[in-house]
Amino acid sequence: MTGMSRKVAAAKKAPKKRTPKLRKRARVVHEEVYARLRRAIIDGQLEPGRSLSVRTLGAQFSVSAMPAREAIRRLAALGALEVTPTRRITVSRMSPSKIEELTEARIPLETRLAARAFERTQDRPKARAALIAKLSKIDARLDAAIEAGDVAGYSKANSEFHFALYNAAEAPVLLGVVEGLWLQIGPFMRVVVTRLGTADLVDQHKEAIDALVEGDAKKLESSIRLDILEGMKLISDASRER
Amino acid sequence: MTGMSRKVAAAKKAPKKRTPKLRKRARVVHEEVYARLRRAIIDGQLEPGRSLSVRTLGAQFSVSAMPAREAIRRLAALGALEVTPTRRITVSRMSPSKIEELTEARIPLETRLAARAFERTQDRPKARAALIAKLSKIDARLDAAIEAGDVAGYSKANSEFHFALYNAAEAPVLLGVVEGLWLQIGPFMRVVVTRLGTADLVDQHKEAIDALVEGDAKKLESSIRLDILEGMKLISDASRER
DNA sequence: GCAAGGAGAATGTGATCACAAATACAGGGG
DNA sequence: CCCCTGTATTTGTGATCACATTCTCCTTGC
Repeated sequence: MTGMSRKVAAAKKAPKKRTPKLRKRARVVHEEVYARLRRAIIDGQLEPGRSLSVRTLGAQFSVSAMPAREAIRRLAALGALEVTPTRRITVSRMSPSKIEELTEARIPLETRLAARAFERTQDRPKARAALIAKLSKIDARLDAAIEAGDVAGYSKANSEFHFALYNAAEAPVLLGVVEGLWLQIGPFMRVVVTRLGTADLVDQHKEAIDALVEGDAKKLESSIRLDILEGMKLISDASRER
Repeated sequence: MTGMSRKVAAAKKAPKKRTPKLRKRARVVHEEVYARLRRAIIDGQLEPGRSLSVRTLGAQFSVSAMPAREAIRRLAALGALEVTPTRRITVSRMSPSKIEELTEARIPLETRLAARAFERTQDRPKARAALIAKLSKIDARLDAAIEAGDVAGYSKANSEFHFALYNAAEAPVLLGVVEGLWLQIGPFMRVVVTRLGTADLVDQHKEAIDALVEGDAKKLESSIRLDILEGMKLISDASRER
């Protein structure tokens, strides 16, 4: 990223076109930083325990420490980042009990989101078909990543698959809670996949797609449940044998 | 609050007693602001839709805008505060769909916390007794608040009851998620109770205490489930008949 | 060799300023 | 009475500085 400075942009001194219809929303720097950092965490690009600093993070985005502070504060509030007793900021570490709790939270919440996505598209064949198409497309990328041993690609496609499904649930509150859970899990998926490679990964998503095609709500829920259980078990095993 | 300024405190120029054992953790101003604002929201002291500003909030705590910014950012990340498209900050408003989603999230999460609290104290009679005693004490305050028509006292005792139980679950991750949900609900409990008064409130907590005394895990879970359902129904009714 | 200590760098935090955008409010025209 | 308009105020945001604390290393003493 090169130069997000407001002053520089303002210095162009354009005739100030109003474009009152086109203005979606002025992009705010600290949201940009937040979005990128968040994506990096969910995709597992930051290893657990790594330390961050507001100045360093800001420098990476060519901005001052302020936007970095706000982004870090938000992620810390969501449990993705941890503040040590001495106020240093690190990517959260995992523990067996945390794995257990996250699993207990994910199962009811994510199966519910899956069920809602099912219900929402039940009497709308076009929406259902569009969802299936989108999921299939992502699943293809997921297979390709497993085949190629592409760790980063796998993590990314995996999260995209789940959230493509959950987005169809049209439940922003539930979605927000689940995103918070994924923010806490992200760094460990990376550790797991990096350690095990993609060879041993089983693709649980085909059954979910089948369930949508067949119109089988129970099958959809159980496939999601199984996917969560297996994924969390991988994390548990990987952190146990450390 | 009078004067949390660091400079003022530092200007005293005390001989800097180390007290290396006693130093728990230096209280940080923005955490103090966060804790108070959060408490105010959970207890329902802020009505939905009310707008906040960093400068005003800071002034209320006799600090600069910075700690207020950070506290607001944290609460906004948790969904307790809302950022309008024009970046103004307000206490989140409720909607029927939000009520539905929050109920769907609360039921599995909070019954799970209750079940864990039960399990954790199952083979520890002293801990079980201590929990029962604490809950009974809070419940007495809750009854008194209902009797006296004390709206604020009711809200406070109600949240204290639930979290006293959930704290016994020793599940910090689940607890954090549930606290996030309560932060989104708080402002509406206040609206409900203010509108209906405390007369119509039914105390569902006695059955939960009984279940703990009797060692009946199923009864405990179902009493919590019922309490959530009734509470959320109140919110739903109150916001419908607006 | 290794623990203790101290100098220097790095870090979180709070305060303050500048700026653009949004809001509130006044007055005037229909 | 309502709507518009221009002005003044408020507000979020980003940058920068100061300060105390913490961290990092490297030296020193035993």
